[in-house]
Order: sequence, then structure tokens, then C-alpha cells
Amino acid sequence: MQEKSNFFEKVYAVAKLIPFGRVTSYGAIAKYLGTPKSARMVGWAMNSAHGKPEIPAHRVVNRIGLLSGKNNFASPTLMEDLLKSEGLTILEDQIQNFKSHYWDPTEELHLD
DNA sequence: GCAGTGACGGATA
DNA sequence: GTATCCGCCACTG
Repeated sequence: MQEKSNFFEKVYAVAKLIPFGRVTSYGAIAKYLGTPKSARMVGWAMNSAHGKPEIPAHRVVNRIGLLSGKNNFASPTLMEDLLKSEGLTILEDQIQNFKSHYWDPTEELHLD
């Protein structure tokens, strides 16, 4: 099948590469795709990721580690619950020590 | 077909 | 340092 949006496919690919206990930001993925300004589209892509359980959308948060999309999950507490299960600390819908768990695809994947 | 909106982010005032 | 605007691409109304 022809992918209507290659952008989404890339987002999914990166999201699935996020290691356990790590998190990244929409902008980081967008940047990896070469369109750092399209961070919104990354979030939109994650919205489509609902039908793709292999995509850890809960590991994708905004730039400050805020669970901005938790409301979009099956349950608003599912996102933080999953993150907590990965050893992360969530306080007021925000990842504590987010920077330490931050996973940048442009660095970890060694952009070639 | 046009306009508005969206799980964001950076820039400008 | 805080507040507001614009831009990005895709989807819905």
C-alpha cells in the first residue's frame, strides 16, 4: 500500500525505536525527520498511532516533559501510569528529571 | 475548495 | 522573564 504520508511512517519508526525507560519530545522527532517546525504533525501522527500498540506514544511528550497528550489516551492516567511503570517519575502530569531520561533520536540514532 | 484546528516549538515583543 | 504570534503539514467541517 502506498503511504499517503511518509511523515507519519517516520514518526512511527522513531517512536518504536525509543528504548525502555526513555522519553523524547515531538520536536526531537520532527527534527530527526528534518522538519523541526512540524512538531505538531508528530503529535498528530501519534494520534493515528492509536491503532498501533507497538508505538509507545506515552514515551513521547512535549519539550518540557509535560504529558500534553495524556488526555488523548484511552485514559488520562494511562500515560503517566505507563511511564511510571518504566521507572520514571511523574508529578502533576510532568516527567521529573525528564532531561535525564530524554532520548534524542538525532543523537542516539547517529543521523547519517 | 476554503478555513479552522491540532498530543509543539521557536522567535519576537 | 513572561506573553503572544507565526510556522509546519495533515485532517475535518
